[in-house]
Amino acid sequence: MANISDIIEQFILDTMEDSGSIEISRNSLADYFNCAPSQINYVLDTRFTLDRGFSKESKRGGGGFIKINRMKEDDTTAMILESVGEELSYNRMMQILKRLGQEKIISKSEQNIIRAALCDEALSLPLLMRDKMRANAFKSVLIELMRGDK
Amino acid sequence: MANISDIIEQFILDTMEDSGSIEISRNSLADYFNCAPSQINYVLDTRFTLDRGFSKESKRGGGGFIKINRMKEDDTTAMILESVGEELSYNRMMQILKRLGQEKIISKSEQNIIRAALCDEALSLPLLMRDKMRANAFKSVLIELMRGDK
DNA sequence: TAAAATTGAAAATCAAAGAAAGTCAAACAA
DNA sequence: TTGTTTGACTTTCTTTGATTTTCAATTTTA
Repeated sequence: MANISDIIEQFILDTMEDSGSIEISRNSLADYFNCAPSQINYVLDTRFTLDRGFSKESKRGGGGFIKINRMKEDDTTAMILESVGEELSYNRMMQILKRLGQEKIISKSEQNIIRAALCDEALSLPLLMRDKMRANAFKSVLIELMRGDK
Repeated sequence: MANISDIIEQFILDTMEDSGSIEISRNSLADYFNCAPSQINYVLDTRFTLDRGFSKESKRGGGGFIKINRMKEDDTTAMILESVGEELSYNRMMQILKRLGQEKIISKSEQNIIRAALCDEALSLPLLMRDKMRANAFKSVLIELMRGDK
């Protein structure tokens, strides 16, 4: 447990604890821990994944950054995320959306937008890939909906 | 947000907020922000684009100027739908989302949801396919928006 | 005096340099 | 073997500066 990756992971978790999101500079962080910048990517790729309830944004170039968002850590959200799994059919997605609507987590128009973005026609792919893609994208949406900072 | 380009962008947006347009002297502005004049062009070219709903005029020589206009939003959504081609990069999508937000066609949280659904992380595909897929899905969202606020 | 050339004041362009994050594969460790 | 660390290389975004183009005002010239 004494490897750098775990330490960096913990550091990030600690830092974002209350705010639910964090914006870092990859290079500074690498500097701080005296490691290769790509080490940060490794940590992000292996620990801060959609499956674990994290989403990321980043920008390169001058003024660049990496931003990590975390889902709220309550059981319901975790369960919903977990229930999505590796593949997600259109119908299952609609069920989940309905439930999110009932629980007032999303509005009607937000439901419609998500449906429009991730319906079968929108994701023009062979079926098996499509459900995988939808699972992934939907997780990203879930994390956005249940961001720790709201 | 520590880079000059973003700061200049915000300055211009603030200044033109009420009137919907602004006339500046490129050199004075560059002076004010202590940057190269061409930096102003960079900001204009990357931020005050057609996608974001701005048009520009300018004149060189003595008494020269640059004028930026926020375009009148008249069936914006339909126009954007036309302009999205076969491929749509993440960045261009963000430009469009920003504009849809500015014109109050979608809320901030709707912007975030769409971004989450169609960001690079969500659409885990090879780059070319990804932009194709995004174009498709985004158009589906635009159509939904047109239906929604008719 | 009217057209033509000159000058100086802008803005536009373009390419190079700089800044930051991403990728990938090889080496290393458990 | 699996997971971690490192570094070389790539891509993206920003900043800077040299050069070019355009315009208005002024000065020459016919």
